[in-house]
Amino acid sequence: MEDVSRRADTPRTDDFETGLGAGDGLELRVWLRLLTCSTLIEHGVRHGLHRSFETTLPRFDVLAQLQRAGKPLSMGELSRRLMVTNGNITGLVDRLKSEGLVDRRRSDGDRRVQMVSLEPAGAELFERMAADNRRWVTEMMAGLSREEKESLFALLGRLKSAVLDAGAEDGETG
Amino acid sequence: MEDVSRRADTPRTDDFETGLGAGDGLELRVWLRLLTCSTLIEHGVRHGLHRSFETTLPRFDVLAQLQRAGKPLSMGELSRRLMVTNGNITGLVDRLKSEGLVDRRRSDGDRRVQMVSLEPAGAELFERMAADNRRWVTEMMAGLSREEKESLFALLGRLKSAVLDAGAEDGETG
DNA sequence: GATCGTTGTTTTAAGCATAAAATAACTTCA
DNA sequence: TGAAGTTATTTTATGCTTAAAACAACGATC
Repeated sequence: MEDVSRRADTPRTDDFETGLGAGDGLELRVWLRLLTCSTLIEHGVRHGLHRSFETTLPRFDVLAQLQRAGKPLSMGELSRRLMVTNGNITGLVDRLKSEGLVDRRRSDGDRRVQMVSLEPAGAELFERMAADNRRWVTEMMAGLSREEKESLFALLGRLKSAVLDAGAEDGETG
Repeated sequence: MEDVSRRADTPRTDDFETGLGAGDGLELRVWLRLLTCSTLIEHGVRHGLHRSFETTLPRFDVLAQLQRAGKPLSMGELSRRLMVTNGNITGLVDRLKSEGLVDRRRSDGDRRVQMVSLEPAGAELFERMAADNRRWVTEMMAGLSREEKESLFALLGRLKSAVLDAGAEDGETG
């Protein structure tokens, strides 16, 4: 009854390098492969969160940010850290608050600001989710050697810097 | 008037490695950095598609798959290639059809199947979008050397295989 | 040639996400 | 002090996404 192979709606994760052929630009090929990897891992994590905790990745991400910060964060700070638009955070925090996992209150100093903090129930739930999450991700990367993972980590750091630098040029002329 | 720095809703893209500290597992750190890179590039592409073509990334992806395939694809085939659920494709193709970019018709052989094909307008639009897309991605990766990009491409290939292998074990016991 | 299991697609309900406009509170500065 | 500009958040409209259930057509087997 829980047989995954029978669920017609689960997207198949075959070896499609979607969108273009071998003659295309190296950058595009890197990007598509990066996206494929990201999507595959994200599916794994989302699946696990759904099955084991009846929750979603965005909710988990909010709790993770609050736990990592170790202090209350404003709505805007959450939106920056999660790299999603502002309006998005409103609904997300609404739902988490209604589940008793976070609290939200106006800042004393600046009455525009809403500070979001982890409730004990949220912190406890997060610890359990984080442990499973780590296990899932570790299993998905089990086929890579330590050296490969370290190289990948370093190269992704380079890529991140490159993209941020490129964006700084034309975008934020500040 | 088009000043990006003034638009309050654009998510900031600062250097957050969201979610955990240096003492954490290497796999988790790889995953978070991978997700950051993927999100950053995706934002760039989505922004460009929105500004230059008033369209979205999922629509672009559908056209890309059809163009690459060089032949009509069924709804299910599209959902597998885009790695999204089946129901998703229905609305996406609805919208593309209403814009005159694709056509959809029942397969002759199997009356359950809907075949989606590129209309001339869709093919023409796609060519223009693809050219810009390549330029954006290339610019975002301009800070990386050819060797770095090639290494990254190779390591991402290894990662993809690893994740697919790991998924094949517990998931599809077929 | 009816029934059973399978496969392809759509529908449903809920949630996530964006961009843009609207609110509201803050700051500055004349 | 009060008008102008900035910043933080919410609202609005629309679109994307999922999981699960529903529907419809196929294939095989008896």
